Amino acid sequence: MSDSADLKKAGLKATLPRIKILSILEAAKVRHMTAEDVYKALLETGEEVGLATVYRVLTQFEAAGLVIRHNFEGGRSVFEINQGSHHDHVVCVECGEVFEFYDPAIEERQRKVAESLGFDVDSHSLYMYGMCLGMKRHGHCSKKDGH
Amino acid sequence: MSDSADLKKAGLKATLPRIKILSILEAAKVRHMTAEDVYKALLETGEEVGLATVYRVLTQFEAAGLVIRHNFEGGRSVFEINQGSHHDHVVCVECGEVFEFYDPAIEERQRKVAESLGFDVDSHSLYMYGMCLGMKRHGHCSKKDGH
DNA sequence: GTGTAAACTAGAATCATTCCCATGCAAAAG
DNA sequence: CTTTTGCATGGGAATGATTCTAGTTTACAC
Repeated sequence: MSDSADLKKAGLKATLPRIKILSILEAAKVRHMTAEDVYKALLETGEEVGLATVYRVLTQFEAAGLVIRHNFEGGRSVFEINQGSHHDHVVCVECGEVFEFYDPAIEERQRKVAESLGFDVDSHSLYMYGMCLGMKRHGHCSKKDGH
Repeated sequence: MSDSADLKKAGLKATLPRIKILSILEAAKVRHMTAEDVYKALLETGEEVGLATVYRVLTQFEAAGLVIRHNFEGGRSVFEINQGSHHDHVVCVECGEVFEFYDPAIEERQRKVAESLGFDVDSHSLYMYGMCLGMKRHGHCSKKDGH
């Protein structure tokens, strides 16, 4: 399978936990998952994987560029598969839904600001928090239930 | 003093811990402080304030709009006095220095994106992480020592 | 001044995450 | 295809940040 090859390409041994975690992230209906979410998904598939391993592997995946870690409000990290295309995030604080967007003008202005400061940017993140349309209109989200 | 008045205006009793914490945040040479930083600064002034109180008060200040909480990389919250003027942040991962900037074009594009999604934005944050000029040039930051 | 609700302190508890180390397993070598 | 070798894993303990709890103190209205 290709997950195994992807891991090797990233310089990581193709172990069972890593393959499983990668496939869960790829197949996830909800793209943005906490370590706990991934752990629960593993348990549901009947895998015997420790929570410590999930954290360790997600951190390795982040270092290898396979996943992106986000520090949203709330103090826990969420992860999403890195599909190569950078995008920013809009988070509904009511239902937890995460919307993605990309705005070339914003990216360009950010680049200019960093340049003017003589700053080498490794990564950047733009998050907007608020209430989504579904919550405003119907008191529940159009895509999923409130947490 | 005006700190006491500011607190009452925000609907908070003017207690000693609150007054002290507010004045520390206002007088801070380094604008962005963790709860631990604030706690240590209190101890240095000889105040007997519990760490739990610092966390509670900072959260109340955030709810009252007196301070802004940031969730930078690293998992701990940092706080800064809310001086009314929104700005975004550039964080040097080498020396910890935080630079602030404001770009009206970015703000406008964000507003448009939210509008197109029908999203009511409560707050938004834009962080860039990387290496500052001082670290690149001299191996140390121009403004302060590495952490 | 006095009463009362709100706020405080210290320490225990909780939550997310990481560490530790004996055992397991993937990839390289034979 | 077996052995070797070392990185990876699992589970529980440890850590660090933050929050809760209980009993005590304090700000402020009357």
